[in-house]
Amino acid sequence: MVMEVDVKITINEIARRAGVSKATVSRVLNNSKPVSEEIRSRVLEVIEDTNFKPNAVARSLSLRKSHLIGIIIPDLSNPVFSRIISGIESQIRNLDYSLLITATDFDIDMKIQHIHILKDKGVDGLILVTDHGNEHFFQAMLDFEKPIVMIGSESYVKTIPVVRIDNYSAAKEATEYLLGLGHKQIGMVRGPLTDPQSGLERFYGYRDAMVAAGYYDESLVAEGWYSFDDGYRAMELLLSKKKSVTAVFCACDLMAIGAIRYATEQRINVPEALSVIGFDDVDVARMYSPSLTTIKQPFEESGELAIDELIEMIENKDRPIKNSHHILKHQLVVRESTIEIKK
Amino acid sequence: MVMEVDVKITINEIARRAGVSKATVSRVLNNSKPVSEEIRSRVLEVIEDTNFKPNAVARSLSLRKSHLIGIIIPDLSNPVFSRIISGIESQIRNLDYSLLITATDFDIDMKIQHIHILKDKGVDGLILVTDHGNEHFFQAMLDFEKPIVMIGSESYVKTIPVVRIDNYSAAKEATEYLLGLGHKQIGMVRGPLTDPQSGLERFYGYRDAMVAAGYYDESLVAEGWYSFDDGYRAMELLLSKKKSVTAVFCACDLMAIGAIRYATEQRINVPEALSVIGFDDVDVARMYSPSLTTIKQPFEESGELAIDELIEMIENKDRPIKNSHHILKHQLVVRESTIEIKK
DNA sequence: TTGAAAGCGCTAACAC
DNA sequence: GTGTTAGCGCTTTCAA
Repeated sequence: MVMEVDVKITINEIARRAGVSKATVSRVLNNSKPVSEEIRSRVLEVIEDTNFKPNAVARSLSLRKSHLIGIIIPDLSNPVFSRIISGIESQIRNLDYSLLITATDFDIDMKIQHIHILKDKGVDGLILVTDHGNEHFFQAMLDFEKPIVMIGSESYVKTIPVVRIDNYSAAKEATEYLLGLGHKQIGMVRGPLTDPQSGLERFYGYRDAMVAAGYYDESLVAEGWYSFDDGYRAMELLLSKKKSVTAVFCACDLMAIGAIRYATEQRINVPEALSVIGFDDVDVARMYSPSLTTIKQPFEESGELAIDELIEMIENKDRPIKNSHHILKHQLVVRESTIEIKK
Repeated sequence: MVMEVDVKITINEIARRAGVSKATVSRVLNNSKPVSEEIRSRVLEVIEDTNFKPNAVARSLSLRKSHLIGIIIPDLSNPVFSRIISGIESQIRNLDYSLLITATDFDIDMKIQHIHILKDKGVDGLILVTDHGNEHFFQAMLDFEKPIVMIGSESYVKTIPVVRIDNYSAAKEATEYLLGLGHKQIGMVRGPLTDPQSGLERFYGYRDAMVAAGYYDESLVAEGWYSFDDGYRAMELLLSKKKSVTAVFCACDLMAIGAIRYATEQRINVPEALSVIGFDDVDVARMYSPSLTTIKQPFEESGELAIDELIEMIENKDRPIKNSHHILKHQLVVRESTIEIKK
């Protein structure tokens, strides 16, 4: 162990100690060009001794590539989103990229601002997990000028790949399942219709199934935000409008649990007197009493797929744009909260 | 709107268009030195026109400061952790720093590896959310050479600030609350004792309260990982050892819910026949039926505090090290899952 | 006040 | 195969 005092270890220092040029060091570092075995091992030895790690910032500047991926997400503490991130993160570990994550609290101006910030930070690509956008938002996406992938929602920019599920079919399926159990008075607790996927599409799926069965009735529908409290309130409203509902389809699991809570407090037992079906299959769905019948979304998988797609775009810039639109499979998971209607 | 085709906008280009040197542009950008009003406004105008944003990577290289903060966390999709991150994120938005987040799946080698990776990426500081470490882990922390703050757990490196709650007192308080309700046969579903805070300290708090009351008995204790399933299994074990328990303190809310689930399946009603108290106060605690009495942890607040501390360390390097150890306040939240013992 | 120039640590084109 | 050198885009002495 030689005493080497405090010289900052850079590629220059390695070059000096190994008695070669820094270009050569760079070559062995990146395997970018052939280097004679003798020199290579000499350089590697010095690198080993000094525990040298190339400075990623300098490398970024030189390559104009940061190996950073930006993620913009509405809310980090919501499992629906954190599980997507978790999927992205676990997938990216092997790929030598890192994640720059920002949250927007569903504020559209914040989204726009974050796109700019992340661009300035030099991220190589962006994953947007978002509900809806406006003109400025799409302009910001255009201005970003590097690869973007969206999760969960459409983009009006047609060249941007999207990863999502078929919310319409999933909602229809959920409703049809309830119809199949003999329910006719099936209510829905829907999300805001300004939200194209989780709000609108899920409602349309429900509505069309109900219309087809001949049971659709506007007073069977209540609306709220995707939360326990709003599910509770919506159920209250629903029951005040239609005392006779025997089943409810909710736009997300938290709403479903809120709905169950309200019903239970009114001595309406789930599932005996009321069947409830949720959407998402977050952890609570399985843990709740009664456990929740729901539509399972592949959150982690969508994160993984999105990051794969994004890295592909980043590393093969020349590759023709595939305009890929990935529709992932959802799945109806039947548990305790739904039951055949009593005659 | 002049047609300016595709010249890359850099500080050089701004300088050229404004007819000044890039040093001057840099000065107006950073307010680092006086610039005559006339030139300043001329430069600002060009910047405005071109929508120029300085390249953060180049700036990092020059300043040897990345304005990036690394976060290492066990699991992104666990609300206990994602809420901490959420607190960090919301606090950092105003501060012109960005977050580089990595997850470790509770794997200690992964933690060490990520410390290195984040160091290479040039982050200015690190927040570690972790349970326990080993020698190599602490060595990696030392090698990091830049500010670190830990959340939730002690560090054996005494100069590293810690933000956490007093798990011992909180657990004791929870147990004493049950004692106060008249319970004597109080079980505990604890976490692994290898985990110093959530495992060991919470158990000690429980044990000491029970010993002081004269009711401690080893067969009242079962152990598991912090999950619904393990809570379920631990409750099963506990009841098989001690059929007479009337209350259980669990090391986290998920375990508590698992325990309730098992009890309910055995026709042991909560809270009538069994009082259950959790720990954390994650969202489920409030939403569950029965809603869960629990110890509320200030997750968001601990994230905010940690990031404030870290930024302070980063920006005032000279400042003497305060060896700050922040113990945040927990709070017992009484809900439906606990009740006075029936005589 | 302002500008010229060196330097942050690395990559890559070019020459040998 | 290897070295020389010119950047990458910015900040900051140092002179003027």
